[in-house]
Amino acid sequence: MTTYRTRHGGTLRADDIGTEVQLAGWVARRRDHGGVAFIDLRDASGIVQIVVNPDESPASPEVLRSLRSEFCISVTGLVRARPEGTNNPEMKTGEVEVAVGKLDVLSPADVLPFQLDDRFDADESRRLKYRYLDLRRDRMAANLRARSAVIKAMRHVMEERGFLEVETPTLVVSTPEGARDMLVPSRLRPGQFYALPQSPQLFKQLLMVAGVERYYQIARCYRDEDFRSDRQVEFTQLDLEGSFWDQEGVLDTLEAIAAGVVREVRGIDIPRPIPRMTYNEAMSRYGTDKPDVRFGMEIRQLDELFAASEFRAFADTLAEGGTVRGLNAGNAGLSRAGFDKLVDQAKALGAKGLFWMVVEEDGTVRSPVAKFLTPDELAGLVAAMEAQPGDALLVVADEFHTAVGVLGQLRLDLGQPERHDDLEFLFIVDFPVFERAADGGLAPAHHPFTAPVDVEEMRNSPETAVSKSYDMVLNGAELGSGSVRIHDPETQSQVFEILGISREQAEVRFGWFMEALRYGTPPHAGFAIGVDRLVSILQNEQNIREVMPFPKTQTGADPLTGAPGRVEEGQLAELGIEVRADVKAEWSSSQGGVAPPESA
RNA sequence: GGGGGCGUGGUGAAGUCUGGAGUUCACGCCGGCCUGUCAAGCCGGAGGUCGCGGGUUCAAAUCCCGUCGCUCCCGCCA
Repeated sequence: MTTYRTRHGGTLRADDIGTEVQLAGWVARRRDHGGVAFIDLRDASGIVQIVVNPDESPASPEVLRSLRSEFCISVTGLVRARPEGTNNPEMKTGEVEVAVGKLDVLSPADVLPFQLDDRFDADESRRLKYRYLDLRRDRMAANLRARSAVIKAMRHVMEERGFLEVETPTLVVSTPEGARDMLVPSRLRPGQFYALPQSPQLFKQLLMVAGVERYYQIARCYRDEDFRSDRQVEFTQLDLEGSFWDQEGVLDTLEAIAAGVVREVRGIDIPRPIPRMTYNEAMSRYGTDKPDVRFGMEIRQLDELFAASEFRAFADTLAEGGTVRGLNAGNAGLSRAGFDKLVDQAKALGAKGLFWMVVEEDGTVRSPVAKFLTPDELAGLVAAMEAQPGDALLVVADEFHTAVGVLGQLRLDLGQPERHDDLEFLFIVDFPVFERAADGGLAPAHHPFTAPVDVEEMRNSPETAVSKSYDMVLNGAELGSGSVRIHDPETQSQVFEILGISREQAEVRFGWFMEALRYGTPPHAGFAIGVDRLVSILQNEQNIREVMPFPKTQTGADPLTGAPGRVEEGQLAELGIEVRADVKAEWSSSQGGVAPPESA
């Protein structure tokens, strides 16, 4: 057996002085003084300085001179204290160095396509094309380690609480609900398709029927929708489900997970219990169901203040059942043009308009609409908004969801901290069962297997009925959601009915699942946490690609491997699939993926 | 499907608004000097058809049109 090393260089400390060690790693930096030369040797544990001194080292000057960035080398030498005054307190290994006796090049490296330097980023598609180099950078290596630490902490809590890790299939049946499915053609059944799972939802519920009682899985999920900085087609969730517990049981477990993960990655304890807020309260105070509570700037309700107002914009809105809401943007230092921009933005977000006011030093209010409001109304507004001189007030009169939604967005634009080490976990509870879809019909707020708090309420007033569902929010990002599930077939049928899915349709799509519910299904509930989002927030990364080892670009491509690519005609024929002529025509003019090599 | 931003030696940027010689800065690369540096330093050098195509112009990195790629956002994400 070949021994490449006896120690990891990054772990060497003053205690190790006097030991002979063998190290292996990469040349992170070389400082050649003509005589003595220093090499920063990097391995997975960190960096240690090695010294090549011609007076004491048999290492060949030719070998030394040939060394370039990122050569993979092995060295043998003595750990010793650095000479007086040359310690480097910036480095964990800064008190020691390794005096090289023997130095071997295990593997040379070409000149790099970009510099592995955390001070600035290369173009991202270049980084992705050479991801194996990008991942050598401290920042990326730290992200990989953090990701591993997060999953380790999750597993620890799950195992401690008696959860059983079960793998569910990744080739499943397509259900035309929710997001687009990623499809996989079947060779044995030409013309038919598997789907990659959007989540293990129905399988984990079947595991409850199967008597597993406590299930978890680090599950890869797929949703074929457009990319965002926090969304990839392929992503990872901690998926969990349990029987004979309720919302409290789930939230208690989630809190333990959050605490365990933060402890493992950040080394700190989060405040417990994690605060809770109802969906309605979140919408009213922050205009979103995933509020960032690291800062205030809450939305205020001004209906009573303007109940008798003669200002048409307010009076008409209130008469139509709308609402007047205000936001104190603080001393934003906005110019007239700046306010005009906010007005345009509010309109783009769907509001009929946006009224702005600035509180002057003497307490009076400067605003294009000040003349339409009475002195009492203006004074009341300043009081209600707790405004100080210099503060900018933004007011929207509109239908509830529009009013709070627009102000909620402006709140984020004007107040959101850019980088912030604080971690503000929050549970949002009491989501509605349904919400209005774009087409005017009702859609499940979570998914159609979520239990309503009250079946009668759901039937009588589906628009306002509350469900037993909950989200976990961290710093304004939705980390995941879950619910108590429906465990009796009758309630499940009623939900489908309200959603406009007939018994026949439900039977075709979910009959296999509905049937399972008829065999003594225990009450059960669960959750799924987005691992990528959690890690990116913990690591202060703005984009989940930074915490995924091999992510795709926004157009779904992998610059490294060339995926997605075309396949040979023969492969398609076996699958009973043909690429349309108009699509083939596009191949010559643009992307069209990587073509397969010509087969003989 | 829609809106915004970006594309300049190997890398990152400035130059583009207001057209006038491929100009500049930092890093890297190559060569030389240098025995205590740690983003080593000093000296010298090479390297770019300004993403691609078309147009306007005496003249285009710069203005116009198209196209490709990357990115952020809206839609979408049960």
